[in-house]
Amino acid sequence: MQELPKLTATSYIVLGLVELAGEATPYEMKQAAAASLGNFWTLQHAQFYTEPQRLAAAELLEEEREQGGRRRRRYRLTAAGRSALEEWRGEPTDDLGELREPALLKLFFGAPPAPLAAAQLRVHRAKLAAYELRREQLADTGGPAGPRATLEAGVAHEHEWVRFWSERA
Amino acid sequence: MQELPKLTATSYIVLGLVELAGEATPYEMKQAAAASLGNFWTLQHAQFYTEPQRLAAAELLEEEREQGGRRRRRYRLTAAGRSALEEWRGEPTDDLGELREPALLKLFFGAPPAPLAAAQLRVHRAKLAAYELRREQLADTGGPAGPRATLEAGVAHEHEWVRFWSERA
DNA sequence: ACCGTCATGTAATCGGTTACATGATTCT
DNA sequence: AGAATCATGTAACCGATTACATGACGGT
Repeated sequence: MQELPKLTATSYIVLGLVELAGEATPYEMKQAAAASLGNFWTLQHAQFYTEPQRLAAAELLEEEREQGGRRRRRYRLTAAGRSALEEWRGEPTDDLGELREPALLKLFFGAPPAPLAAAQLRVHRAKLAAYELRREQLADTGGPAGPRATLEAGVAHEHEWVRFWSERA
Repeated sequence: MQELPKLTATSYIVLGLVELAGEATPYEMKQAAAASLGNFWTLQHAQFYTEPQRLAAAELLEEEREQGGRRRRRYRLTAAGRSALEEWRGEPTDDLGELREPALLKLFFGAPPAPLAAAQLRVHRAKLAAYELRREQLADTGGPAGPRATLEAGVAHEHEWVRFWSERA
């Protein structure tokens, strides 16, 4: 096995997406991510090109390059890649994320609440609506449990934001 | 006025902290941040050394260096710095943050929910307790409104996490 | 055949993280 | 006086964002 250059969240996102798809090009990863993962954790599109290369160098992915045409790079999990992913997934974490809301930062430093609240209510209401629509579409049983659970988290927190900013409007 | 090298959230945090304190050394900024800002947006300590230098180069802060002893650098807002901060603060944002919870990422990719929930419940309950303690201390009227409001947001979202993970334990 | 948009990729820059290093202070 | 911890700072590395650039395809 090769050197393991510390795996980041980005690494596991790529590994996870490749596992879901069986095999994927960077562009396909980007498309897949946009759907549901993108609701709570987004990556720059360039990272779907650079990160798989790092993972391939570490032999967690294998890369196959198309001959002719676009010469796309297509990635697949190696055995080492699969077990790295499984190990990560099996190990619970007590890491806490951070809120890191730009609007909250402004509020903290004394921005007038009302105009902020107006802007934030607009976008959070829109996002909440989109989530709820999506939840209906999944109709409570569609698809794997993971994405459905994260969608629930998204709905709950958006509700919370709407409540929070409503009180300040 | 100098070139403005695009200001980031980090920049405004530094500017905001300096404004609150009147003047501050990097170390003092770090201390001040830990208190309440740190609950939803943390910086690496080295950034309190590098970021002020960038801001000083852009003439948004002025730097004064102690003679003798530790030769601390002490920063103060310039007029340009103050107005940059005020402009940022006055402009509402419709940016949305992301959840970016590591635990949510694992859940998304199919981690078994129960052990994750156990670990997350522990830490989120602890954080919630700390927030509520702090809220009592502030006793509803202490200090400026901004930090109090963000504390409310923190409490609400921690409640939400506790609920979320409780359902999966 | 042309134009616009989607698809695909690389290169340069820059902010952030990690690692290192030394000076003060306090405690025993 | 020595050890431990807190305070203070710099340097190197690396991941992430931004900018740039071109290829393919669908429609008119």
